[in-house]
Amino acid sequence: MQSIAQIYFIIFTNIMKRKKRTTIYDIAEKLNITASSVSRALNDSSHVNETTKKLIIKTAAELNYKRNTLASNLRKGQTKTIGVVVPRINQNFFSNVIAGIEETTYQKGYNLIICQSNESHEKEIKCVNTLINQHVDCIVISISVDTYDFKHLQNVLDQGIQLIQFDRVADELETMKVINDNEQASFEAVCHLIEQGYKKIALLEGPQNLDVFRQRKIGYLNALKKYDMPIIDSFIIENAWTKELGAAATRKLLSLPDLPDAIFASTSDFSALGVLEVANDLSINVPAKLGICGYSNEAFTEITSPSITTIDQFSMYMGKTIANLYFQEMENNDTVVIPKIISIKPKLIVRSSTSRV
Amino acid sequence: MQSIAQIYFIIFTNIMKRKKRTTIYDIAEKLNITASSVSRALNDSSHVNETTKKLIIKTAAELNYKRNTLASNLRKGQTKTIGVVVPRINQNFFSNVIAGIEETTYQKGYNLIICQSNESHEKEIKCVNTLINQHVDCIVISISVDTYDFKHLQNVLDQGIQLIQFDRVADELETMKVINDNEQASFEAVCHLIEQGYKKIALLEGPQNLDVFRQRKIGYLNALKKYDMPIIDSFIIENAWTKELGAAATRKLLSLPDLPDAIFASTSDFSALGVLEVANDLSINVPAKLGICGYSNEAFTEITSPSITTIDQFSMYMGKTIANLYFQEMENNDTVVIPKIISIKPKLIVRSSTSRV
DNA sequence: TTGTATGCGTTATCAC
DNA sequence: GTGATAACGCATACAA
Repeated sequence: MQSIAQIYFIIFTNIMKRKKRTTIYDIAEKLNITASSVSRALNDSSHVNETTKKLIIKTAAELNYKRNTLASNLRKGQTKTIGVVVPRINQNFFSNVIAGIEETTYQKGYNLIICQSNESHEKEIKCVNTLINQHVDCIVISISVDTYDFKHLQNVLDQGIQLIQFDRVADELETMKVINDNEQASFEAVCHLIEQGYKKIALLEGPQNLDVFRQRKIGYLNALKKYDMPIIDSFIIENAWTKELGAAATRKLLSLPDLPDAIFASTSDFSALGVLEVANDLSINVPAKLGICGYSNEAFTEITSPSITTIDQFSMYMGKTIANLYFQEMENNDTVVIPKIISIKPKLIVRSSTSRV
Repeated sequence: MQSIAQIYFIIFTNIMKRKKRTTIYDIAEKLNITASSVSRALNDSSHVNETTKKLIIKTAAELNYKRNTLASNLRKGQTKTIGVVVPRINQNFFSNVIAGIEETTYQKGYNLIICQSNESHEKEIKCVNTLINQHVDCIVISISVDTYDFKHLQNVLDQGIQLIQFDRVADELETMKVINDNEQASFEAVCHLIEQGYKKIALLEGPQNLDVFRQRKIGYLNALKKYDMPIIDSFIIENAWTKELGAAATRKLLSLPDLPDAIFASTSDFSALGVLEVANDLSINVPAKLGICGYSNEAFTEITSPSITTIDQFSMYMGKTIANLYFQEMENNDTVVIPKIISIKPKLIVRSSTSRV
């Protein structure tokens, strides 16, 4: 990388000492009162004289006092912190979900600790353990493609920490879940293709160990069934979930003796983009000769030529829903917890790549 | 939103009790030793019998012990946590920088607390204060467009917390900085346009209170100067930093008596996209009649028609650089700190939208 | 309304 | 090598 990004250093000096922070004791000492009073005042307790309260707050500001959340949390046994584990922070869908979570939790004074599993089971376990150690009040997770057992998640529950799964979830775990109705969305997408007159619809499917991709396949199959269309095995391509794999799959499909006239890239819009690029390369008219439908409503689907039909997952909204689910759960907080599943119905966005009629 | 995303609930019940977590005392009690020995063993101290150490670690696992990081950090006065404040988590550039930071810090066993300022000065202050309260070891920040004073950042330094600014930085603060050489990149972009034969180059500029945008403007002006080209005021459009504003600016420019033949959207690729869409709408040939150059190398710039010339900022790499800067700083950790500035040179990526020759 | 005393869970510093 | 003890900074039950 050094060679790509040229780096140069400008060095100047500055003296900085590790200051000892002011504590409530410092404030107490200065005002000749006890730390408990200071603590009470700073927590806006009603059991403290209004005048001294104001004085305390004033002095705290003067001394540049900052509460030590560590100590406070340790004492209270609650951190007001939510841990989030996603496969990749910088994937549009996930960063939007995070933004949604952040927006809601921020208003309630909660913090977020964010980890990425990099689609690795091992790292996911480490992330989860770190969050447990950090005493987060809740862990929000979308499991990695590589995750095949869920001991680490069971562990979260065992520790008495709230657990919310979203998007990619482990069905067998009885936790709160916020998911997309992938099956229905997929079903509608394929129905749309059929209604546009496409007769031979291929499917690019994702890793089938993830339920989201299994559901999308089911939706596809159901749609074919509804319209009495045959299931052609050679039209179903496995693990085509990147742009490159989508492109490769497309070349394969277009070299079949019996060509498909539409491709549903159920894995992602990136995959759909791969399809489109191959089609454009081969001068295959989209949507006339080939219909293309993606998944996720990535920003770019709107601006390709032709624009790509896709499915919006309301990612931001999903994040807000997750946060609200947690807070709602907290409100009726007994020793008994009632897990809930919220399914958000994605929306088919019809664009040029499938508009023949 | 409720009407957009259809929601339904599936409810089932489950009993979950707030478990008391096992502590080192529980382990000590079980093994008839003291907590100090347990602590030592768990921290892999050499001053503990190898046999009992193994036994302790084994029982810890059996009892499903998880270290309470809060207590540990409180005692140690160090959290191994880095706070990150960005204007928007779900903006490509920032989420990539975060991913880069995460990758490096993770390897060192550090955690990240991520906040977004939503481009608001007020929220930025709150974020920074929260991070101070959390006793993070370092704060990494890219300031919001709305931030006009830097007391909150000075405060960070006053608390003895490391501060690293990146991308959008407050120059006057003597902190570590990781920045892009915006001026140079901008200069090269405009030189490229000129070398492609464009004679009348307009500039879409960003909010001038942010140094990044000021520098990009300077680069633009320097390039014109180098080639003895006149500076035409009406060719410089303020605050055109979204797709919509870029489009509006373009319509304005294209209605001038004297038209520009190239537009440098120095603010962002989104702005450049706005330009392109207007050009396409008006059937203006790009690059023949109008050259377009954006900034940031967003993924979509590659797939528009024509593809958009832009500038890559090495965002991931920037994140890694930030993290490394911190660790390097920590290594020669005296009471004296030597702030450093690292400038990463962005790279011009020439694509179809400016390739006339 | 205020002060006293204690504990949250861990680690560091002493002794032994 | 191990144990006792204090301390990190704060919040709260209880006493006054």
